[in-house]
Amino acid sequence: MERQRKISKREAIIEAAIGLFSQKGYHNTRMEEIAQAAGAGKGTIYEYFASKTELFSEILLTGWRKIQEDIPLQEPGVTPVLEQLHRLIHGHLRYFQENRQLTRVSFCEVDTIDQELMEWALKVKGEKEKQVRAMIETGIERGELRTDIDVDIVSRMVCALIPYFASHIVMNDVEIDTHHLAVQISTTILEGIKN
Amino acid sequence: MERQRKISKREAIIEAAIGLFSQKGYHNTRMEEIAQAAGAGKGTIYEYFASKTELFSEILLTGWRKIQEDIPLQEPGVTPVLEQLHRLIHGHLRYFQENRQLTRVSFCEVDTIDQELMEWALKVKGEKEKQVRAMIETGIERGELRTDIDVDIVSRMVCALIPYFASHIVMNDVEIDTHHLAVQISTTILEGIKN
Amino acid sequence: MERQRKISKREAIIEAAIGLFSQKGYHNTRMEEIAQAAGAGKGTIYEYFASKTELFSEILLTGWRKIQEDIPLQEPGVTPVLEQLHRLIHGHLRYFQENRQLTRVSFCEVDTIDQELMEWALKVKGEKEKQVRAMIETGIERGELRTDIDVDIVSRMVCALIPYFASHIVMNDVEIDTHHLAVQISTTILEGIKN
Amino acid sequence: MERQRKISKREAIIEAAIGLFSQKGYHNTRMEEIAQAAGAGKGTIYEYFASKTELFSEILLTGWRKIQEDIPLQEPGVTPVLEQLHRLIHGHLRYFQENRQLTRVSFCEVDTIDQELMEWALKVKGEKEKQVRAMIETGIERGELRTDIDVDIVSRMVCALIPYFASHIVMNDVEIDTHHLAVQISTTILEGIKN
DNA sequence: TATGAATGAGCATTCATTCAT
DNA sequence: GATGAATGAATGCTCATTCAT
Repeated sequence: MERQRKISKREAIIEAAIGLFSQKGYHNTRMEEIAQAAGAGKGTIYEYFASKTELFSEILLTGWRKIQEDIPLQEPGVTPVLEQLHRLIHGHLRYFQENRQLTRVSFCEVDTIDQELMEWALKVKGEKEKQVRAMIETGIERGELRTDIDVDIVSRMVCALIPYFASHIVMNDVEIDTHHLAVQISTTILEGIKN
Repeated sequence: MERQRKISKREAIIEAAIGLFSQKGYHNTRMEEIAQAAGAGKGTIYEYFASKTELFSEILLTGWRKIQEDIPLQEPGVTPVLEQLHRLIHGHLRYFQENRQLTRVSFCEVDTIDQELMEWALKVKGEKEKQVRAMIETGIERGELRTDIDVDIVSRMVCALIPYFASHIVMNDVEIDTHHLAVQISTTILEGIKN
Repeated sequence: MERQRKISKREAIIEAAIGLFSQKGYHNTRMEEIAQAAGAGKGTIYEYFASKTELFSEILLTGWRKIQEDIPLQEPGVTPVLEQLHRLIHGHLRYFQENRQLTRVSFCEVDTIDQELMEWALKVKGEKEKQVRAMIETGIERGELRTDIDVDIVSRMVCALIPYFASHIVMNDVEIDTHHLAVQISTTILEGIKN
Repeated sequence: MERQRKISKREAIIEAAIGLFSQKGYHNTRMEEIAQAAGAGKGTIYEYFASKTELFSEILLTGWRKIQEDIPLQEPGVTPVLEQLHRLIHGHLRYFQENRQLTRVSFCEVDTIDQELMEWALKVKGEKEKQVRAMIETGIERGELRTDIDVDIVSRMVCALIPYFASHIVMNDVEIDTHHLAVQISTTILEGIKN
């Protein structure tokens, strides 16, 4: 067997699950379908995952970890806020565009599968917001941003835009210039649109 | 029997369904529970709704119609864009806050219940975006907004913010000053945050 | 209201029930359909019939009574057996052809609706057989028929032919010359087919 | 475990279904009862049969196939018609008597379960009639039978007698000498009953 | 007498999960 | 580890029947 072909059963199952969950949703995907798509037996899934819910959670967690790895935090000391904001937005959009299926899975249903999962999702969202808030606050401290803005609201605004545009990309299955989009968004927030 | 107490069975079922769907999600709510909560028999639901899916659709459609009625379009001729933007955002946020459960139902799961429903939701979203874009374009024509902005992206930005903050309100079950929030959001977009 | 138009509700229900039972079978016909077809309310049926089963029984009983009335017994003294046999067969076939729907209802499902009904049907069948047996026996006594025949089996043979051809008529919805058919059948039994 | 005892789950389900359908009829038999009687879980039935209807169809088809195998066609060249007729009738009666339950299932309800099934039953009946007609025609050609008989009607008469007597056997649950009965029937048809 | 809104027992079917091989 | 036959709890939906009007 060649290197590339050698995928662990576990990997295969996760891949299959992402594909099917993304396409048909959690509740419309049967464990048997996942097993088939993964070229495994139905029982094999349970060798690696305790339940359907856990398989789903595992996928979300993995996805989230990959985001953390792929989008490195800026060293806040040097980079100007505009640049930081741009990188944050661009990093996320690119990641989501490159992981369409996983993104689709993550954006839907998280709330309805499991109470625990929902709380976890809220926590993740909260952390992102904290990260952005820190960025904004630094900007204010360094005099790059106005002092009269509502930090809380502005941070959330930034956080609102990323999933919305990401959702647009993956749901309508379009391919866009994420760099350009990120520039437009960050500039607009910074500069406003008033004449 | 008093006037107010006299609720049609159909109303009662819808109310019960909204409450349960909102609390436990579509898939975790059994028809029997809805019937019980509505003080009706299981079969009675099927007197009014052909299926669980249709009951869900009916709820979403009703909610959407109410939004259309509650948030009147501005007469674009007179009102300045800042004011229009504020009214749009405020109207939605207030509606969502006042219809928490319905909102919660509408924001989750729409995508996973039914293909048809999903397409309908995308259409509704598209219409909202069109409405906002028209508003922005008018602002540019009237010289209230800069001419170098990307109308498409800016409109979407506005559309992104409303559900995000609405979602925050209903998911965390907090009570906020929607007027203040709307002012902050619209001002920020208009003015930017750059010093 | 004209005479002919004035049909009692009860009649209307029975007519509707015969039509639907005949077309779709007992189990596939809903009480509501019958009510609609009869131009009555669902509850009205229960004014006249205690249950679906009883409505069905009533129909069968009525049909059976009509057969008894329509096909008068022969005065055994005079008529030759060939003639008697012919009249019996012809009478039944004509009746069944003229009451296609009722016949269709009677021939199917009687067995599966109700234990009681099934036993009743067996009794009716037994009576017919007895009647035919008496006819055959008279024929033997009068020297019209051979003495070495098995009266029991021959009677049953006659009884077998009537419903089979009747069933053919109503199931395939064809119109046939019942007189000719009856002649053929009775002659064949009498004469045999051997060269 | 002994050989004989080792019955596949599928066999067990079919056996159980035949027994129950035969006893209580299709509509009065619940899938759960079949499962219990087969010593299987409710879901197991669906491993082998897509639906209740299909389980029923499968049973009928199997029964029909077994008849075809058990009652070999005569080589028309040699055997005299009387013998052929006798063998045909006897073969069927014996088969039906030996498969009482299956016969009971086959004779009732076929018409009311399913449109498709009903058409199939009509087709099967038609084929039998064709087979008998060929037999009669051969008899005429060979000079064994009279030339003035109505082939069509005579064939149908033969076909009418088999299920009638079979039905008598299985419905009243009696044990008879099928050989004797077949002799009587075929002789009667051949010879007639006239003195 | 006539009605039809309301009911709930009853049932076919699904699918996550188990476990013997 | 890997498998898939077997399972049965869970649930959407039907429809005969009731009863207040």
